[in-house]
Amino acid sequence: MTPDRPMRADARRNRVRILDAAEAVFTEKGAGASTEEVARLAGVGIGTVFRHFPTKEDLLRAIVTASVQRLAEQTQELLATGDPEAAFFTFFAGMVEQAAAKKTIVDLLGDAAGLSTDRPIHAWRDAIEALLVRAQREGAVREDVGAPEVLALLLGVCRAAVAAGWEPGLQEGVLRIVFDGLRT
Amino acid sequence: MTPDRPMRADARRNRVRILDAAEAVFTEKGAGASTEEVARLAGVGIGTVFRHFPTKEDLLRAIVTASVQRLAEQTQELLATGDPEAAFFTFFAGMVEQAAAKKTIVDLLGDAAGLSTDRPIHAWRDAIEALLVRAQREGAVREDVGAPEVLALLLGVCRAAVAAGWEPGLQEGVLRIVFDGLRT
Amino acid sequence: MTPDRPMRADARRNRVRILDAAEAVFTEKGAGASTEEVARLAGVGIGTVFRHFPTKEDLLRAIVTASVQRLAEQTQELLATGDPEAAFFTFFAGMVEQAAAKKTIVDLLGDAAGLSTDRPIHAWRDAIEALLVRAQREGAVREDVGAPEVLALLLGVCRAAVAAGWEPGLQEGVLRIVFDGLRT
Amino acid sequence: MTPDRPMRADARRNRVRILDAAEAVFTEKGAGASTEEVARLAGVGIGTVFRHFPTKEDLLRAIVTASVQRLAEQTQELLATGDPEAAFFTFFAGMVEQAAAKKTIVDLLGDAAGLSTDRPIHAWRDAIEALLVRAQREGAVREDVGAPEVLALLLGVCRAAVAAGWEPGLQEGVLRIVFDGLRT
DNA sequence: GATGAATGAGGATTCATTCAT
DNA sequence: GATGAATGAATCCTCATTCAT
Repeated sequence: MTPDRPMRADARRNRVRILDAAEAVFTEKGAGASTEEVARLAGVGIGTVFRHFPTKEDLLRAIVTASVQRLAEQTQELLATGDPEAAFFTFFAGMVEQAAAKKTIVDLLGDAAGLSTDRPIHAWRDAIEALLVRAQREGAVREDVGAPEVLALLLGVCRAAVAAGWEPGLQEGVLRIVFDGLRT
Repeated sequence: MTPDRPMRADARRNRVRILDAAEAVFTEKGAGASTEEVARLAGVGIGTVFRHFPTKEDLLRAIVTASVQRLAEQTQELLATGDPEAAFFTFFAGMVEQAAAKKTIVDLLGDAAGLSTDRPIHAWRDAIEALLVRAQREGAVREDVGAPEVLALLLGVCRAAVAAGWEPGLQEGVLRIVFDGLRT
Repeated sequence: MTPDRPMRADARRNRVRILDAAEAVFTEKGAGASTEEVARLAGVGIGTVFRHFPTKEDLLRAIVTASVQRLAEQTQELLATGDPEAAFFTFFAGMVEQAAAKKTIVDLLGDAAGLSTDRPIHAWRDAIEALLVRAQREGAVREDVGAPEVLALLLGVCRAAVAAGWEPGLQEGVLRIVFDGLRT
Repeated sequence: MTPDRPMRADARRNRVRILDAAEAVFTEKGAGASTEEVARLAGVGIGTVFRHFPTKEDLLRAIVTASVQRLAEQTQELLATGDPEAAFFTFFAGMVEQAAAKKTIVDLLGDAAGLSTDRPIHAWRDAIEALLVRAQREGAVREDVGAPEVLALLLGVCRAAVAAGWEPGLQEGVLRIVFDGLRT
């Protein structure tokens, strides 16, 4: 038995290609899209997809995890920024901005974000919390708000943005309300 | 030639049973649940379901429409209420309260609400707008907010509530923020 | 038990309407068309159709029989004609002419004509035979040809005409060949 | 990316088995027979049938194409024969001979032959035309006949043969007539 | 490890036929 | 007799998953 040999180079390459393809396919056609189509776009056999992700659900989870990882990184970068207030609100608006393009991710994220103890989700929530606390210390956000509220509000607005294909101006209007509610 | 006779008693009974079953099934298992299961729960043959709703999509649309109709009625009742401010915010909170139980409805609603020109959706939007205007006249809601913003916010928060199975207290926290944002 | 009471007036009227509708529907859409559509076109309930024709197959048989009856009558009329040669070849060409419009009938006829001992089929075959014999006596058709050959040839050419949607001139060309083959 | 590798051995084997089964089933029970029965007879899963022929119509088309291909080959072989007259009439009689066994093929052929620009149909028509021209040059077939007339006549007689389950001697009688019509 | 052929359960939909109204 | 609602077997087709090559 060869325990945990590091993945072969081509295998690692395939894994990435599959993940990219899956994100593209599921993002465009929803979670109902077929695994076969992912394989086709990735340029691998269907068998290879299932070797890497034994279940469709695993694959779905994996792209969410990857997405969250990127989100966590972006969010952490904002922490290095000088202006805590701008950082916090920019983060929120930026997320909503991206949301429209990523229906499926947002949907799945909603399912996962509440409970999941996955590593990347945690990292992301921590980053959000840090952003929030910093802004609160500055007096830019009211004190009686916690990370869960922010996350809930964020996902809510993202989902709404995703669903409706908002007419111009609507997004700004909604954010104005939410931001005023968040301010002191 | 048979002139538009009113629907036979048993047919009307079945129609209702199917609608009820469909709401139960799709609400619990999502829109992907099988039509056959709806038939089983309704206690009718699969053919009967398709006689009443020639397409699964028709069935889905029908339960959304029915839901919206109920919502519109509830909302209109609030218009008869004395206190415009309470009416508006009660409405909003009440919707979110109910949302958690109705995942699928909220999802489908999101798809429909933006564009649809269906009668019941319209009625509902009108009622919401009336509620809003009344509250604004009272000075309870800021002037630069329109029905679209309210609807978007409402659906967003509902969807978030639906997805996460919110821990206790979270819902209140989120609503406090949104409501403060909406106030003058 | 009331044996064979004559059919009620409305029942007889319905029977005819159903038969007409069935011919129209099956002729246009093929034998695969649904019985329900026949009922709709006839302006009666589906139950009424099945009361008159307990099986779809019965209905199909009935319209074939009716068609053949009309054919037999037409053919017999030609027998009253003065010119035996013209009568025979006119009959043949006329059948082929009509064929294109009646795909389904021709198809079903083909299945039935060979074996069936149904009354109307018999009548029709007898008329054809009479037409043939008369033409032979005149010396217009060769002697070594019998009714079965004529019928087979007739149905064959009809079916070919039905299937192909013949380009202009083709029908004449084919008939010229067949007729020359039939002549002395 | 997988470059057009030749079909795997087992896949090719199955494809043939499916085609054979389909020809058997559809020939016996008509085009309305179920795809599932084809799968059963072929000894493969229903999924395999649909993998090879994504649509029932594709499967039907495939067996027609295969049939026509065989016909084209047979017809071309006759072209290598010494005696043009015998070749032409043998071809015609042979086709009719085979027809009886292949109801469905002949039916579908009729639908296709007129218009289709499929490769194999074309090849077949060319071969027929060559046969015809050769026989005409010889003086064995009248000059005012073209390939379309021959094809129409051929399919017509085949269809008639198919439908009726001809009694002995009838086929010869019909062919005698047609052949005399075709001769100079 | 990679491949893609095979599998078969599952799902939407149709339609002949029955039977309560 | 007429009606049309109910029925459910049958059909086509999809897709996650397995496994021989």
